[in-house]
Amino acid sequence: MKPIISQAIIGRLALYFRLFKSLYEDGVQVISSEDIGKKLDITPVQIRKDLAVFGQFGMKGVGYYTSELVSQIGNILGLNNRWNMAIVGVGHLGGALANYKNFETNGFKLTALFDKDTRIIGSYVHGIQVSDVRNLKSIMTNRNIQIGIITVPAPEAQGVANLLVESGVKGIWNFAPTKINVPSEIPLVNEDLAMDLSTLSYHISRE
Amino acid sequence: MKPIISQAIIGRLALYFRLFKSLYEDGVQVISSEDIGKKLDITPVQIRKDLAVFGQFGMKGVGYYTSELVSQIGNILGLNNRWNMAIVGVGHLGGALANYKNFETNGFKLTALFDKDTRIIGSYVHGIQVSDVRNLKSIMTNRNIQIGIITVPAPEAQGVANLLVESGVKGIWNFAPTKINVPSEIPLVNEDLAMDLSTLSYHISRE
DNA sequence: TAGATTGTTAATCGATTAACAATC
DNA sequence: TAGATTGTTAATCGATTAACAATC
Repeated sequence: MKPIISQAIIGRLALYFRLFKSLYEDGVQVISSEDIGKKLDITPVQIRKDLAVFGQFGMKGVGYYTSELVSQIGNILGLNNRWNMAIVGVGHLGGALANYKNFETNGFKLTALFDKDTRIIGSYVHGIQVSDVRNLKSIMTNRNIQIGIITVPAPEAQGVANLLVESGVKGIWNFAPTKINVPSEIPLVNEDLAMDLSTLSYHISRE
Repeated sequence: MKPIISQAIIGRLALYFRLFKSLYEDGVQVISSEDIGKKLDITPVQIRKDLAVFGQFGMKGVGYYTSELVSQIGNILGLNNRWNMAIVGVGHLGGALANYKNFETNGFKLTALFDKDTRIIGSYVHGIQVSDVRNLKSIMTNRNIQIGIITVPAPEAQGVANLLVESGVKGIWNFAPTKINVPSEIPLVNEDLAMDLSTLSYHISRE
């Protein structure tokens, strides 16, 4: 019996993990669902239910041990692995992500950068040399890269996705503002900044 | 009777709008919910239901006129307004967003940049001079800025949010990986890249 | 033991889907 | 008119919340 875990739960699990890790690092050893809820604006029942999906991590009458949570939830989210990532499209956004320190702290290691612009190829960003996208497949394999990040313009996104899939990528993080199709066994997470900004615009207009 | 529109509907509405706009610009005059669905991977019923929440935009037996949709949905989302935006925190991510062209095409105009680092203050990014965050309130008012974008490190995010609220900001787009509290009448959209990357990690680990 | 807090079963709520009448 | 497609009411599905037993 393998229950299908909703996207909503997984998103919250990532929030829990970040909190647990910071609590653990601050020396907090135990925390109740009540207190987690206060910090994250999530109801305690929701938190207990979410955590109970994956096991019995708590102690009745006591709460949750942060050390236990960090290791267990970290395992569930795969954050105790080390993932190698490549960014395809070293424009402003790609370049920014390349320099974004936060990823490294969670086991995500940027290992390659690709572009098709000969003016960019060969230059260094965040200590990594930009490669020609035509060499993507061999480099992805050689460097054992599991995650591909798409930061090319929308019209080129599907082509890049196809290339990544051919290279055996394990997962894709897409920043291009367009729908891309990949085989169902390849996880795909879309980061649609324009869409999110539009929802903000909607709410402001309603005030 | 003012129905509460779910976040899910608004997000899809933004996706519809982007499609309708591009169809309209390509000279497509009419489209059915069936065809919209194929392009966006959303069921036709869902699309009709979403659109019907805001009015009767379609023609039975015919479909939807793209020109009608662009103007109507654009109005609903507030994308026919012009919004002035400010970025607080001109690090890698803030700098990248400052250079991100996509926003400008939808009426979002970057009008100010703020930082607290004296080495950055005074420099130009995307043609805009970086101001001292201490002058935030007066500049926000003078330049009539409605949207504040937070791209400072997590520990500073709440302070920046408070500053923005005091300055009379109409909406906040938060990229700091932390929960921030603002008065309920100020719309807040969170962009949590680390969380989304964790969900990708989860799915890859499961394969 | 009494108090606190988890984990789970049942109830509710909200969102999606199915069915179909309306009508271009 | 017949075919196509919308808009809406009813049914289903899934996620959240409430209630409470279990137990540290």
